[in-house]
Formats: sequence, C-alpha cells, structure tokens
Amino acid sequence: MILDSETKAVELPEDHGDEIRLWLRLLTCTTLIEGEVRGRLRERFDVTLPRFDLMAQLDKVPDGMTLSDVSKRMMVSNGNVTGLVERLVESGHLDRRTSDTDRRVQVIRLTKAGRAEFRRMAAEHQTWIADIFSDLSPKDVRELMRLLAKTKGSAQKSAQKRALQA
Amino acid sequence: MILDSETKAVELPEDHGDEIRLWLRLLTCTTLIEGEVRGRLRERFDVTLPRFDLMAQLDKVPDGMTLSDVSKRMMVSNGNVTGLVERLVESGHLDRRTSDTDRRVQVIRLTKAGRAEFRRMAAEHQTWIADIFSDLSPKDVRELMRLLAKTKGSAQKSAQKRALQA
DNA sequence: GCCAATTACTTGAACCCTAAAGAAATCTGG
DNA sequence: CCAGATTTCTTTAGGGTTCAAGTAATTGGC
Repeated sequence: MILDSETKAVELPEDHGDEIRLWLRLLTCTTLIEGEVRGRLRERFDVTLPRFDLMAQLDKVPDGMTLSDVSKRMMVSNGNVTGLVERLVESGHLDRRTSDTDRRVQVIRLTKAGRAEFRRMAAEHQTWIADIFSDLSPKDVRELMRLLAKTKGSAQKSAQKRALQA
Repeated sequence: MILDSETKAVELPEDHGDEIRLWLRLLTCTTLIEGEVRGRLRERFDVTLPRFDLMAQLDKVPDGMTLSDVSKRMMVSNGNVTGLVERLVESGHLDRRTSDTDRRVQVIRLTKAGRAEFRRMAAEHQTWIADIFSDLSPKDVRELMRLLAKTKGSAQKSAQKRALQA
C-alpha cells in the first residue's frame, strides 16, 4: 500500500501472473481429464458424467440422501439436481420417495439395478483414472494431494470472505 | 498379470484409490474456484465465464483467430463456439468476417469496445485469482505448476492412446 | 394456536455444451 | 479438369447448468 500526493490509499497494480498461470493450468488439467472421462463413459456405457457422479454419491449411502444433500455434495444448484434425478428415476436407476417425517423432503436412493450398473461402471472408471495419472509417482500423488488440499482451503477462505461482504 | 488354474490371463483388481481421491480433489478445487470466478464475473460485470474466456483468447491476438482456433484453445466443440460468438457479436464485443483467402473460414477479433471491456474485467479478475490462491507460498505455486504439468502430460498420453485405438 | 421466517424443492428463461449430421469451400490425385 | 476426400463452420436434438421466482411444508417466537 502506498500513499499518493493527496495522501489517499492507492493500490499499485501488482504482478499476479504466476497465480493466473497456475489457475489456467489447473483448469486445463481438469477440462482435459473430464473430457476424457466423459467420452469414455459415453462410449462404454452411454451415460453422462453428471449422472455417473450422482450415482457415485448415492452408492456411498445405503439409505439414500435428500436432494439438498446431493446438491451440496455435488456443488451444483438445487434445480439442477431436480432435473437430473427426474431422468434417472425415469430410467430406473433411482428410487425416489417423500420423507415420512418432513413432506418437503425427497429421499433418493439407487435401485438394485442402478447400484449394479454403477458398480460395473465404477470398476472400469477406476482403471481409466489410474491410467490417466499413471506418469505420476506415488510421491507425486501425495504431494499433489497436499498442495490441492491447501489450495482448496485457500479458495474456501476467499469464497467465505466474499460471501460475508454480500 | 496372473495365470489362473486354466492358464488364462487374469487381471487382479488393483487398488487405485489414491488416484481416484486425487482426481476428486482436483475436480473439487476446480469446481470451487470456477464457481467463485463465475459468481464474481456475473456480479461485477454481468458476464458469463465462457464469454470471458473467449475474450481472453482473443485479447492475446490483435489480428483475430478462426473459430477452429478458438475451439481448440478453449477445448470446446465447434458448435459451441458458433453460438458463443454469435452472442458476443450481437452485444458488440466481437467483430466477425469471412476470410479473404478461404471462404469457409470465419475470423473473429475483439472490437475496440470489446477489448476495453475485457481489459477492465481482466484487471479485477487477476486480483480475485491472486486472493483465491493467497495461502500458497511462491514455492507451493512452483511445485503445483510442475506437478500439474506432469499430470497434463500423463493425461494427454492416455487420451492419445485411446484415440488411436478407436 | 397463529403468523412470520425459513427450508426444500420445482419451475421457467436463458445460456452452455456435446455429438452427429449436413452444407459449403477447398484440396488432391489422377 | 474433376470426383472424392477433407476441412470449416452451422444446425439440430438432447442434456446440463445457473439464477430467480414461486410453492408447499415446517419451525419458532409470541
């Protein structure tokens, strides 16, 4: 921070080129991998990535989750989940019922067929991911995990700050 | 690889949990930051992230690019670019003309107003990114850059393999 | 018990995105 | 020169995504 001739606070334009380049590289990596996974899911199982992700969330919980839970876990909007779930119920992968204790709440879970189908996809999906990251040593993986955890924390803090100002 | 009692090749299910966790963390980081940037762009400039990204590509080249170039650089489909460009031409940010030497080719560039608007947005955008990554030390940034470069290489190799098989 | 605030979800408009098919222009080998 | 292949872009169908507004159910203060 610098004080100019009229004694007002002035920000000098600092150089944030490194951070921008880091962000672009992070984005490129994710886009690349996401596209690859999307393509393989489509080719092999004729399923979209969002549907796969939703089923992955549900596979972890035998008793199902509410739409809000799913929305938070997937970091997507409520309206988005409504549509996704609708199509997956339609195709028989999901079971949906209104909660007994709160009639606003919809509880969804995988059907037997949906779970079987997901397990089949997940097994292959795992090998794709392993292949995609295969040039990284175990040490690289650990180090990347650590740095991404730090990045996530930093980003959350920044998002938190903004949320409070608004 | 293992040979079973009938001497057929069998793959044991290996544990790829670390790679999956790494991929999920990478995806979480990107989604988090992307959402934050999207929200701020909308709030401050009422512009979408894809439009900002397209303008960023064009800001780097005074003489414009073809739609195919943009499509490759942004890693999105051709049809997607067609629509995006249409809307940005409509709003006066972009200028679009058919190439003199090849009438299939459309060359787009920023208009004067478009470039000015982008520069204004980019300046703020930079500070957001810097803030989002502010917990990372310069060393962290360097190390992350290195590991992501390696990841990108690995992913590209994997994608290449698949492309050849198909 | 009642009403205001909150919560959970749905709907609608606008946009983003892909894959596949199609149209137009160019290139290439004979 | 010209027919087939290729390249560039557009179009279409089907989703995915957000935000904002709206509906229904629940909660909490009084």
